Amino acid sequence: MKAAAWLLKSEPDTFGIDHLIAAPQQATLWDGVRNYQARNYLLAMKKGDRAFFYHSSAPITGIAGEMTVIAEAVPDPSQFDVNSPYFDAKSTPEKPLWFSPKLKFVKKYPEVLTRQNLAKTALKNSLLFKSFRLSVIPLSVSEMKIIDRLLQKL
DNA sequence: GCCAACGTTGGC
DNA sequence: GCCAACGTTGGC
Repeated sequence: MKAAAWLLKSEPDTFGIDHLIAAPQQATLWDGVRNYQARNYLLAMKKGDRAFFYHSSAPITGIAGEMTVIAEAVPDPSQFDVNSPYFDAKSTPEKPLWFSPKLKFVKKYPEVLTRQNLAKTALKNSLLFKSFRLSVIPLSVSEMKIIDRLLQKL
């Protein structure tokens, strides 16, 4: 399946949509992902792809806004940084294990499209709910349309 | 803070 | 290669 859009999770205490807005050029490398399935999805992201910014482990969980992919994945620098919590001794610059695309802020929604609202739709059968620990999730065209419809009602 | 889901590690 | 133990994620 070719993803119509992506959903990227982050904890707002660590890096939320407001951090992205405050970042230089309102852009960031999406670093720190240390799960192979998620890694493979990060590698599949293409320039121009749409990505929803999902807040996890927060008082209000759900989609807070959206981003666009501005650069395809490069080796995640944090895997080589011994001082980083994301350091991985098994990875080398010659054979990096982890990769990060670059994302740019597009918009923040007037309110968070909550997980409860998402759960009321056919998204209940999407990876967001079926594989809820996965932090990078591909969305099909129909899943993206459901989200767009919910956004119009915000 | 609790706990279910589930990915990873390591012994055999 | 199997599987138990363990660690992490993330909703509530």
